[in-house]
Amino acid sequence: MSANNQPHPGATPRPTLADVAKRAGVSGSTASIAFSGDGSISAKTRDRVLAAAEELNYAGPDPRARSLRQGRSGIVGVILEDRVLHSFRDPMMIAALDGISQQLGDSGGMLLLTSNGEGESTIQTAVFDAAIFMGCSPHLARSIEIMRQRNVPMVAIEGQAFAGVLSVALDNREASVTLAQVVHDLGHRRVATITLPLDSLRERRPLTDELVRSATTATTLDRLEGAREVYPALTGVVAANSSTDEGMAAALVLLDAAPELRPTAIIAQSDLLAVGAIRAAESLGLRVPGDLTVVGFDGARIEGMNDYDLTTMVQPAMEKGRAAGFAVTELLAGRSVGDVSLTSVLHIGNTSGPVAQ
Amino acid sequence: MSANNQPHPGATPRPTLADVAKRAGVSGSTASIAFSGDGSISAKTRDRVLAAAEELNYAGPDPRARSLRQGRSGIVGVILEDRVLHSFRDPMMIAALDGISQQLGDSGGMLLLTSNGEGESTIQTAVFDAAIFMGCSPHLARSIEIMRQRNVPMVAIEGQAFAGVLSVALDNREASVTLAQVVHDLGHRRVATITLPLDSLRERRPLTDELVRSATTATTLDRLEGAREVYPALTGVVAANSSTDEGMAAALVLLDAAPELRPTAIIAQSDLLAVGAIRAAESLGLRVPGDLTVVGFDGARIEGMNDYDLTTMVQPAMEKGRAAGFAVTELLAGRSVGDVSLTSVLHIGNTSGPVAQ
DNA sequence: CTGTTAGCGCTTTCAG
DNA sequence: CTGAAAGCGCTAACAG
Repeated sequence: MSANNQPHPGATPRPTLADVAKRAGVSGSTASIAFSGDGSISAKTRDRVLAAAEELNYAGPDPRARSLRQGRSGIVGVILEDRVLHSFRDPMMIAALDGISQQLGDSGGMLLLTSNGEGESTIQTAVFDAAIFMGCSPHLARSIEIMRQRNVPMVAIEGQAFAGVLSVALDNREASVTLAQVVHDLGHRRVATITLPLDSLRERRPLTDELVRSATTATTLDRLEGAREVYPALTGVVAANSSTDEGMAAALVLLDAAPELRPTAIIAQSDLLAVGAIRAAESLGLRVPGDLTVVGFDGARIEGMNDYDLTTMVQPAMEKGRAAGFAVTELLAGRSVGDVSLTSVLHIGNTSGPVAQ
Repeated sequence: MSANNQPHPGATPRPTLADVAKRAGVSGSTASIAFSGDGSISAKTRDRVLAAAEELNYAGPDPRARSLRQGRSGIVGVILEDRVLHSFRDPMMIAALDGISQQLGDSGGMLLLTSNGEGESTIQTAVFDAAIFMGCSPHLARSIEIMRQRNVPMVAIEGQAFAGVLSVALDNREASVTLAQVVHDLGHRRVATITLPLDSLRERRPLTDELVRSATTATTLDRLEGAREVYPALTGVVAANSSTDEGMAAALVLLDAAPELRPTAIIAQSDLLAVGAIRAAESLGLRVPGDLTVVGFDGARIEGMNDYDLTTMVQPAMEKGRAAGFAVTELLAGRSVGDVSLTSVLHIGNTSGPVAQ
């Protein structure tokens, strides 16, 4: 017999449904129905069962046993590729998580799992019925393979396309073309970009072709490719993360040049980075948009922008989460769902203007 | 026999460990050891088992079955009293969540559960081994009772004291006394406060004794009581949530008075609220701290404060999470842990100054 | 409306 | 080092 089947050592043995049934003088199945409510039962019998439960201090059916028996746990795994803190500092990520949680409602919880992309991860041993990847990279191929074998429905938000993983995508490429075109139409020709990280290394570096070739983050690449459709030779700096501090540091590098060589516009891949770039410009005595045009991406409403209204592409971040949550629910119900593609909207603010003569 | 024990309808039947064992020509227990690694097994046998698994496309032991058998799932439930979005917008909450996740490491995931405080919640049916409450109110009494019956270790971060729930507390009261004393020492006598919500209603209202009596949020009360130790008659506005928008709206109400009646200082219960109050002052043409002293609470580093450096109590937010994560780990290991009490540190910035003559 | 029966898939003694 | 047996606690047929 098992010596210790308690959640932690030192616990006293808990009564089981069978104990309750015995005490109430009914069968196990009847007792089960008294708790679950599906199946018919007379009010009197149910009350008797519940009373017996009360007397024994029975806490209700054990979720673990129930989940084995039913084959479902009600848990949706949400796989983040980064430390929780970084993910949580990204407003788009938060909005998406909220969207997921709205859609799942009270019918289940979100199990947050992080993946460092290395070795055996909890992803392979954790209890959940479906998975949502947020910005997943090729590192996860092994985990995805395992979930596929387990028939766990998977949805990826803005990730690499994987076979068998439903995709909730954003028009990163097209939106970036639109935005770059706006900059181009304003006459800017010396333009630089600040991109999101290209891989899991997370350090600030000049943007090189080599880095691009070894990149693992789809969103970054898509946005870059879009901008390069308008500015084929576009170069700049890869940020270590999406924050104003990084944006500022990166922009300081880009703006450290003689006026006639300095970029007249910066295309930042996120609004946080863009705000940092504006700060950098201010600190150098440059005016936005007079001396420097700055555009972002996301449509995050950032505190403390004062009179700046960022020119950016507004992405439906919460909608991404809702779509993923909905898809997962449908897949779990055995219904089929198609890939989702979401569209960003151009917002012209006051941080972009014609190139100075 | 059970008709459908798949995570979702339409799934094909998965091989089980027993199938793998049979194919490898070993017993179930041996196959189990091949995967779990505990127990001794010859390399040759293990390879044979793994090969058989490969051939059958076996994904590894089913987490649900394993969790029933072992009595543990590796999941820690994190119970938020609010919508995920609201929780995630609170920088202190995010820091605490990150602290938890750091401490848990890869050994398990965080299952985020929200409670509206009503009826049967997922909390009672979800699979997890231990629970961490973040800012829990009396609403959760029933769920707590059930977890107690299940012998689920519980830790509350800044919540009401519940029997059997380990407490990770902050010195909200004492810290508030300190801060109020600073304001008092600067000579301020007409002082108002902007508090965090007092209950789950979440609407902006004047602070009344009646509201205080029916309050359910411990943190808010503690901070208020601390301030009232210095300003016994302190009154003001209850914010609907902790955000700069709310802080601004609340402050506009407080500052809408003739100069000789208007408060000369505002004690905000969070930094976000304080920043909002500063914005309100600016919008009314009042200078901070010349015309109005504003103090906050938290030590959140808020973007866009420009030259303001908020006078506040800096709380160890990430540490709260780490302490809770550590406690939970210890409790699950059967070791005993005591309550934790954390201390905030006064930070004098430039938003507080002597009362105008 | 209630009881009987048969496992869910796994791990863990305990013998060999 | 390996195998046999015994459940973890519950729920879903199915029969009465």
